[in-house]
Amino acid sequence: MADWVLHVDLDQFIAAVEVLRDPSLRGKPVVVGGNGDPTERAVVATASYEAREFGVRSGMPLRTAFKKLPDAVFLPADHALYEAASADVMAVLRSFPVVVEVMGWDEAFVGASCDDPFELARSLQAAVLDATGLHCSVGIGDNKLRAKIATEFGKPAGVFQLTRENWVEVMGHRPTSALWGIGSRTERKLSELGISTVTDLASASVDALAERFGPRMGPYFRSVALGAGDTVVSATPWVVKSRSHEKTFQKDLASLEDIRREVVALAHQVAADVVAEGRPAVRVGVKVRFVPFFTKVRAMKLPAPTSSASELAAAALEVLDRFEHGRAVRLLGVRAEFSEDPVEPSASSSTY
DNA sequence: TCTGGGGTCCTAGGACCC
DNA sequence: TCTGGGGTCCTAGGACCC
Repeated sequence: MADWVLHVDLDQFIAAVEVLRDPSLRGKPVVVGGNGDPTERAVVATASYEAREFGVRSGMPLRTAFKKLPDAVFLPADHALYEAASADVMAVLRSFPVVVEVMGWDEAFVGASCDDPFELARSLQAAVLDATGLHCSVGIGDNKLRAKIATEFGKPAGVFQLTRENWVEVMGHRPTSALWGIGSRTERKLSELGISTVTDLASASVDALAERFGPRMGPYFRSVALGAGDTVVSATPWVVKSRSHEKTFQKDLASLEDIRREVVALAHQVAADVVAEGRPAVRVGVKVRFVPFFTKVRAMKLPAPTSSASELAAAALEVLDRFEHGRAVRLLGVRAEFSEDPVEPSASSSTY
């Protein structure tokens, strides 16, 4: 028996759930996002594989997707439906003798001791498909990082194993952005240091990386290139650290009166979440995206923790006053942060 | 037909205190 | 009059992920 980390990732989750609800959508290009109106200011949450063939990608403005694919089916995002489907999938995973760590609507780490992780992966896929009608891909790794990256090579509906044995062979020649935690910004900064591939990064000087990226991130990037990662899968529910709401306006807000009114409305939404959470907020932040498209964030520690909607709204308005106003506003956001819970030291380990 | 929404973590600098 | 460091709190900004 050996310990394995599996990463289970539902294939085109949101689009697949929409097809389950309306089987007539099967085989059609489906684009989910915003209110389902492709003329609105919103972006694609998920595109079905059929839509992706036409270049539609998540994060793309709906208007752009519509331009590429006017015949696609455009649907509004239905969070409650996706949450219910997600809960069904997680329940199936938990029915196995494994530890399940939920990472989002459509993915989870599974910790297991077994002789044949492929057999387990196939069993998980079959059980999820049987119970929910949803396909998933599974990555098998000797830690979370490798399992997570492996999943991408298993898509769609497949299984791929990535361990220290094949890490260099599979990953060494790839760009640094193929790594989990390294995005396009960091990839560009690394390339300025002459670091292009995973192998380049794995053999880079820790001191040079620390100087460029800071004492934690620099060494962290190098460890990721070596394939190092957490091996502990934990079923402990995540304790949320903040709650926020933001809204992009279909028409820019020009008057401070309108802006203040919307901030109060958002603060009330956030307050409802804070009350539901059962812990008071200790800090309030406001986000403003001005025209044409630049974003500023301001925040302040509250004089005392509170869950009161009127106090949170008053604080949000106070923070709002600290911005330089004058430009029209296309987005507003309000965030409440909870106090740091005392965290008990947890055993964790790392495998290269 | 430009560019969502909800999160987390890290970094750096200034204020403040001893 | 001029000279310290270290530690913590707070805030703004950047980056990443789903």
